[in-house]
Amino acid sequence: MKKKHPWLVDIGKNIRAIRESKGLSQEELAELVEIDRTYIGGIERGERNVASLNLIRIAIALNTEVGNLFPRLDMLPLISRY
Amino acid sequence: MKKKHPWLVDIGKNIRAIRESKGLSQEELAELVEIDRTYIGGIERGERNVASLNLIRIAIALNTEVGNLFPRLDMLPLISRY
DNA sequence: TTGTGACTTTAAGTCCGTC
DNA sequence: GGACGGACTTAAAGTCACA
Repeated sequence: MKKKHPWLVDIGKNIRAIRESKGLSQEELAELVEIDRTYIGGIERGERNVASLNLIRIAIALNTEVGNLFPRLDMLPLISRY
Repeated sequence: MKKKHPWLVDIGKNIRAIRESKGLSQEELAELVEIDRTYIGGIERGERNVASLNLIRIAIALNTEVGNLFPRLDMLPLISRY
């Protein structure tokens, strides 16, 4: 099991929640976004530090604003800086 | 001059606009975020495909939601998929 | 104060598989 | 349907000298 940054875990939870709300499997999302299915899994588990372009593509596939994939500023533990 | 993806250019513009609205130089932002000045420059010029953690750190430094750094879904030319 | 090219190191992202 | 691992290729992270 890989190391997980709390912020990435948040992002992963958000993506998973939205994906499931759309009734999509990881594999189906992977196909929409044209990203490897194991990578989608890794993102949702908070193990991957996804780059902007892929985040945007995921947001498009999920038909949601990119901002919805991120935790709100108030929710971030500012003490744990990176 | 490096190749620039339109979406990254949008992100760069947003970051630059917010940074300047705060009266910060690239160097000052770089120090806040603890990222190299030239890397910040590259992001603002749309030459870097920044990953989530750095985006969040930049958003924190600029005291703005991460979503504000991204273009809105409606603004994305959906035809040019990646 | 910022842009840019060249560069090394690290991690993103793919593809195979098993449980 | 999803978690997870290994091995791999590509791209991002990160730094520097100089314009």
